[in-house]
Amino acid sequence: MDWEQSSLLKELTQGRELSSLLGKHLHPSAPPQTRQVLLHKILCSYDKALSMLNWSGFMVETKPILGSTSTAPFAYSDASHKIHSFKKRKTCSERSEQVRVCSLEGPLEDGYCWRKYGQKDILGSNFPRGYYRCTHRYSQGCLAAKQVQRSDEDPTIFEVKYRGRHTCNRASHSIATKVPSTTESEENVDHSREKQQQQQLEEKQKQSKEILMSFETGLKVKTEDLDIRDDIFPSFPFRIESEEVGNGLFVKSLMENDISFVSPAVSESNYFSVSPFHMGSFGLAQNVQTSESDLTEMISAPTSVTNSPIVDLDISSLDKLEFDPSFPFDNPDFFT
DNA sequence: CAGATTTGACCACA
DNA sequence: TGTGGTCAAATCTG
Repeated sequence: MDWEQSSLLKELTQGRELSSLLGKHLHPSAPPQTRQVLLHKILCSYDKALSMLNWSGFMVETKPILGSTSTAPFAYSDASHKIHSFKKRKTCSERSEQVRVCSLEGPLEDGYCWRKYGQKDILGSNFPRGYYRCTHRYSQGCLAAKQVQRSDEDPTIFEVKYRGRHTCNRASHSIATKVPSTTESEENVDHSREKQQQQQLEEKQKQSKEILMSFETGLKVKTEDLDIRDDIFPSFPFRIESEEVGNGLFVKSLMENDISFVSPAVSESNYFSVSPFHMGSFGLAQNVQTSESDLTEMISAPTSVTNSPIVDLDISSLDKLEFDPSFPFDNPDFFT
């Protein structure tokens, strides 16, 4: 099991356990703070898990460019190549991926750290093309790179061409998330600190909500070919499929099940999460168009990659609570 | 001050 | 020779 998969499993398991704990705390005599903490932690866990599933930031569609002749492939395939073949352009066609991402805020973060190494005015294009490579190209030998160019037709659309696999450990460049201790005893919990965390939590939830609102109004996704390859999301173990619902619209199947969608925000240092009860309107707000009837995948950034506004809480005080496997997860009122 | 970005130059390919 | 991809010094930024 790779790193992402184990992390995903961990978050989902934790979310389920916490949900069960919350179920126990729904009793009127239970302290409301505990319920809030539990609820938040549940949401955090699912946000993290889903963010691992939704990697690319916004709902982006990829367009495989196999043997493309419209754009030159990247110049070299590894760091040592330049020693022997400086600035050489490869002639053989290599697979690349193209996504068209629409954002009013500029190119989107996709969960990886990119470093811009060049920009070029392209003949016939109104906007220059930016060249990015993985920040960890030399530190970890990650060969992933991408080209970003604003669309002439619709300047709000960024055409992103990916190339190469990410071999870097994305967790290595994230701010370390505090792993809640599960062995700390309840007696050691500082209640004033708990209260402070509660305030911080509320503030950050509010911020996330505000970001979400702006996101919902500003996002538009244009879809072409719907086929994401492992080149872009090499270790993503699942495939989330969409289905056509008419008018050329694709709607993510999992939306029907109140699956939340986690997306990196427009800045590098933040992303926000969409809670399950936001998902319905969020999904419907998507202007998802497609010219092909292929399957859609939606990937977003893993939680551990970016500086999440989600607060990591200490659940040590919850350890003694029982786990109730029969807790009604599917109750919509549960999250409200 | 380290890391990221900008930008002109260099290079290979068509 | 024009174009696109990359390098690397200069500059910017936190």
